[in-house]
Amino acid sequence: MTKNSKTLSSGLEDYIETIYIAQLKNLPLKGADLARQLCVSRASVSEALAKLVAKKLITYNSYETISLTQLGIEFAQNVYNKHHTLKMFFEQVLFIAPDEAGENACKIEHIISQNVLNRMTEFTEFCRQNEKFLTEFKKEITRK
Amino acid sequence: MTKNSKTLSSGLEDYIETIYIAQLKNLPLKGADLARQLCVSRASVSEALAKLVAKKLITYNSYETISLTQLGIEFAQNVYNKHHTLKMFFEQVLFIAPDEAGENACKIEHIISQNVLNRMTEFTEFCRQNEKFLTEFKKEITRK
DNA sequence: ACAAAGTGTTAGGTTTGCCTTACATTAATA
DNA sequence: TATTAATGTAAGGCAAACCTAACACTTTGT
Repeated sequence: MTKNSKTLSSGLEDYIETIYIAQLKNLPLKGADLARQLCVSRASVSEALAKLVAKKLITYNSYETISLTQLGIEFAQNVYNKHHTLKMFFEQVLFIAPDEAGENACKIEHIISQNVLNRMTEFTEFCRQNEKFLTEFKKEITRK
Repeated sequence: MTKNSKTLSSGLEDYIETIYIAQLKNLPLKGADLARQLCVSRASVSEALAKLVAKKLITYNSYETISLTQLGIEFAQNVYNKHHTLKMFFEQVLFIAPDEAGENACKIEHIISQNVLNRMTEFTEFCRQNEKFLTEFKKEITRK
C-alpha cells in the first residue's frame, strides 16, 4: 500500500509550515532549530525530515540548511493559507486575542475542509466592507 | 504518571458522545452498535469501553446496554455542546450544508478552545437578531 | 431446545510518532 | 589548532489506536 502523496499528517504539516516560515524570513533553519521550535527531540526531527525528503518536499543534507522543493512550497503555502485564514477570522470577526487565535488556527488548520475555509475568507472580507456590523458585535461582547 | 482525568483523547470523546446521543434518544446501545456507528472493529470498542469504565465515565457489563455515569454525562454534554455550537455556526452563519457542517464539527470539537466557542455562540446569536446582515452575505455568496 | 446469528474478549500485530541513550560528525572559539 | 559546543543519526523502546483471527458466550428463531 503506497502512501497517499496528496496529504500529510498534522505533524508533518507542522514541520513543513515551520520550514516555510523560516524560508519566508530568509532565516537559515537546521534540524536542531526545528526541534526547539516544535518542542520535540532532535531524533524526532531527524526521522521527520527523512520522511519529507522521501516525499520530495524538502532537500536536506546533514548540517545544512533545510529547504523546500517546489512541491514542498506548494504544500506549505496551502497549510499556511489555512492558518492565516483561520487566524484572521478569529481575530477580526470573533475578536479573539492574537495568541489564542493563533493557537486555535494551529490545530484547526490540519482538519478543516477547504470549503468552510473559503467561506470564512468570504465572510471576513464581507465584514470588512460592512464595518458597522462588527462594531456593533464588539459593543455587544464588551458590554458583558 | 497518572492519567489526566480532566481530558479525553479525541477517540474516547467520540465514543462517549455517541453513547450520549443514543441515551438521549432512549435507544439501547451495545458495543457492536458502537463498532458500526464509529466504523471500528468490535475489538477496538471492547478496548475503548474498558478505558471508559476505568475512568468511571460509563457502566457496562458484557451483553448489556452501555450507560453513562453522571460524570460521563458531564463529559458528553461538554463535547456535544461544542459539536452543536460549531454545527450551528457553520450552517447558520457560513451557510455550509448540514452534512459538511457536521463533518467539520466532528473534528474541530475535540480541539477548539472554549473561549472561541463561546464567542461563536454569541456571534450566531447576534446574527439571529440582525437578520439583514446574513441575508446580504448569502446574496453575496450565491451571486458568485 | 438447539442451531444459527450476533456479540464480546483475547492474543498477537501494525503503524505512527514520539522518546532516551549513545555515539559520530561538524562548527565555533580560546 | 585543539577543545568544547552544537548538531545529527542509529538503535531500541513505549504508548495509543487501530486491526484480524480465533474463540467464548448470549440471544434469537424455528
